[in-house]
Amino acid sequence: MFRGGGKLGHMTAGPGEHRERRSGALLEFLARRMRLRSESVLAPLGLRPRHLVALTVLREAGEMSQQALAGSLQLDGTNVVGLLNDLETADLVERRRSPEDRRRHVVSLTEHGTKRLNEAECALASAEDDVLAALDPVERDTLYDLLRRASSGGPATCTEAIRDNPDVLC
Amino acid sequence: MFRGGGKLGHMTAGPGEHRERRSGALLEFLARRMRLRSESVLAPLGLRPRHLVALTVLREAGEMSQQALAGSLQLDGTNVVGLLNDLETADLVERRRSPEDRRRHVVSLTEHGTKRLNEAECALASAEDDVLAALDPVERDTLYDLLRRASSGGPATCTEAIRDNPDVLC
DNA sequence: TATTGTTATACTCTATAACTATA
DNA sequence: TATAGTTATAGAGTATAACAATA
Repeated sequence: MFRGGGKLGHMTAGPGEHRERRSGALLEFLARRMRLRSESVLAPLGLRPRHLVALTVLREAGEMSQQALAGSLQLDGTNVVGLLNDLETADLVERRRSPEDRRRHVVSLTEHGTKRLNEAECALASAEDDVLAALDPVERDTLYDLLRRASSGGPATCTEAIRDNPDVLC
Repeated sequence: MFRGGGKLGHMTAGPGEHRERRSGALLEFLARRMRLRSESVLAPLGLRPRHLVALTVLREAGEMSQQALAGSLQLDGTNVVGLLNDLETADLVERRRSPEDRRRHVVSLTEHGTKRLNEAECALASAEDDVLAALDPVERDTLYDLLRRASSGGPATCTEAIRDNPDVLC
């Protein structure tokens, strides 16, 4: 599938051929493949792909409130509850009341969670090798860096912007 | 979120810091953001993100059977039926019986579908700008190329491999 | 008998609404 | 009154099973 476009040269579109270079569909396409592959690999560890996403966010961004986590994951707060219940039961994550505002729960990775996340990532190597088979190691590294940088900033700001000004198209 | 790792330099992991560079979680993370942004933009066009993925696959790989499409999308064949019903009703896609094997439906993009796909991709520009805000144009182009190349090959071969040899871990 | 596509149905994921406690 | 988190519940997404047509 998706033939053509070999190597990284930027294809010059033909005269009438209005070549769009939108990554959206490709992103979803690959993410789905990755998720399906990951599920079977992660199952023995008692984890699901979404757990790994949450753990990854917590490792990268550090501890945060459930609401902030929901914002980052672009997930409804109600679903975060169940997600964290799973992770807390497995002692991968810790919820503690914020001293400043006792309504809040501050969520953080436990030491065990950090270790487990690393193990899971190792286990996922084969799934990733499979999905990214067409890329060589250097390209995979480049992809990782791009994805990581694109993940910076996050929609937290965007979510806040909407709350302050609902007219904003976000 | 996801601080650090500025620019494309390959971070050298610290001594005890076993830095994994797995793209799986990031891929899902960004794909979800992209999907949520895309939904609102696509709604006026009567399309959903998954429709765009299917149309994109059909454009890149050309016409194929429903089964092949299901394999490429890593979607159950039953769901492809509904997906194609939507697209066919909107005259974006065409189903015709294969002359060689009358059990098969050959699915292909209509001219209208090709045009509509291009329009949709234009409409998605703002959503993509939003999600990939942290990347400059050159980096976005690189990302597009990497995603596109990674999408090559596809799991069609993999699916066939399973059918021929169920023991294969795919 | 096996395969392509379809329909009917059950299961999982995700979001909306009502509730508790803090502020 | 408003906000953080929780619970209960309904809607959408996805897969499994039985069926029709063709090979």
